[in-house]
Amino acid sequence: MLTETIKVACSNCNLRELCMPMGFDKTEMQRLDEVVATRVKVKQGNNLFCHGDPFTSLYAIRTGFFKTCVSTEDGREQVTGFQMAGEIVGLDGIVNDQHTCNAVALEDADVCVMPFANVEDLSREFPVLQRHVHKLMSREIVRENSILMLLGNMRAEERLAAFLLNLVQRLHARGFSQSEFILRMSREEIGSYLGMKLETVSRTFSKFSEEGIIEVKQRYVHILEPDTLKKICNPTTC
Amino acid sequence: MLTETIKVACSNCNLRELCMPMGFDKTEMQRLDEVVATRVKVKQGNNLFCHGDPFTSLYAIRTGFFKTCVSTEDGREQVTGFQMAGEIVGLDGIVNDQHTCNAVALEDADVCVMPFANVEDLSREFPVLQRHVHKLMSREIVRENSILMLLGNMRAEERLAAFLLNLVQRLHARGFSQSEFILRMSREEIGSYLGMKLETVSRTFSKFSEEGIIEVKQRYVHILEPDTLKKICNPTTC
DNA sequence: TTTGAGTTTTGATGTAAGTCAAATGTGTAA
DNA sequence: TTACACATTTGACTTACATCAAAACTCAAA
Repeated sequence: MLTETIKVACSNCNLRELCMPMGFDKTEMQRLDEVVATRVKVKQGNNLFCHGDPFTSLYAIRTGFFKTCVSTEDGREQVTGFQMAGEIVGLDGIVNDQHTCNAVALEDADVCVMPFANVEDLSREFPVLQRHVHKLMSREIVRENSILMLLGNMRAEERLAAFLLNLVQRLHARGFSQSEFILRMSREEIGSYLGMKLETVSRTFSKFSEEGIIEVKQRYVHILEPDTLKKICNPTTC
Repeated sequence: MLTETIKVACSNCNLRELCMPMGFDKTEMQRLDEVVATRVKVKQGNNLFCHGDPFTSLYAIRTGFFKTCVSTEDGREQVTGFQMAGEIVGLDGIVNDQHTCNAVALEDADVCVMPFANVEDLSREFPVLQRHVHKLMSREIVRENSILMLLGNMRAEERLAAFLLNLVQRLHARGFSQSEFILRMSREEIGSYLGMKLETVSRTFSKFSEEGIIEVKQRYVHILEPDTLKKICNPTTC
């Protein structure tokens, strides 16, 4: 994990509106630049942090793609999320001053390190930042609620449809296509996230493909009928 | 939902150490009493808040027992948590200024209403409170991570064993027996939380009972062999 | 104390997804 | 280019849990 000096301040960063609260003037924005202490590069396959590491900072992803996962003593792994540019990881560490999950780079990544002490200090000074941090954490709680619904109540096809729609929606918000993308994770990682085996993920992809809903070739995915995917998620609504 | 004037301030409340940060002197503690605006009583079966309600406050449970649940458009319900005295509900509402789940009283309850504006104002003034709020939210994220593991990777027996151990541990922390208790929720609600059907919950209870691990009679549960339950959760560790 | 609605238990049967296994495809290092 | 490790797909078979159904239990209202 390489540390480098800051080249791009938050105030100049094109991901600003994803990571940071809006509505500051120029001088306030420059104060907020202090929240980021350093930037680090994480190579594909390496950990940004691991279960048990002391918690010091939150991390804003500038480029790259991560998974977070927890595991049991007997080695079973559960992917708890996939994070992309503009998203924040590390919130799990606050409660016990150590991380309870691993954050693994699924492609070479570039991450802004925000020492949590800085976050808290600046939050007291800027109510808008304080509110922003609270929303960030609340968003994660709500996201996990919806994954609980997925795992507790939905069938394999519904899970995968919801997953694909969520992914493409987030990519689209970052300026990418709303129909085509390259998966950054394996079938096994998707399966872990969605509570199903990799074979079932693969079969469900094939089924969607046979039905003409999507086109899949390994990790390339093209969504041909987004509305059909939405119907699969919400059987009655549509 | 009846509102009443405050009778017990946080500074005098015996749940203080569950809800509130510690280490304040008397005058600081009295300032912190301001965080609670009112108290409300919620009758069994009634909602403290519902999906879609505008978010104004967090709620600290003084007495009683709640479930929180989300639901799909086609009526499937997922219980996302059970909350007891000293625990906080409402964090889901922060991100979009409205609640995304229902909080339902499973027995008559008494709740402290903490307008979120008060929480934020006092957090800026008292770093210890600020840190406390952050930990609260982080704890919820970590809790949900462990439920994801439960739903994604564990079998019915493991889920129920983990559930019972968690429940008894929290009750014990509140001064109740570490072996006997009365369930406040139905088999169906347990099943919804654990991603299984009520019949499977009932069968698993019966199995544990036949094996002499627990004694069950309807909602009464007596844990006879806590270590066996722990083994069921962590197949290799024990 | 009877009635009836709701909850829990238990049994018989069905099925979605898991498991095991083999074939195919892909990327990389020699 | 070949060789090898790894990811993905597909098929055949198994299983844990769901579903359907009925009986037993609990509690509150009449």
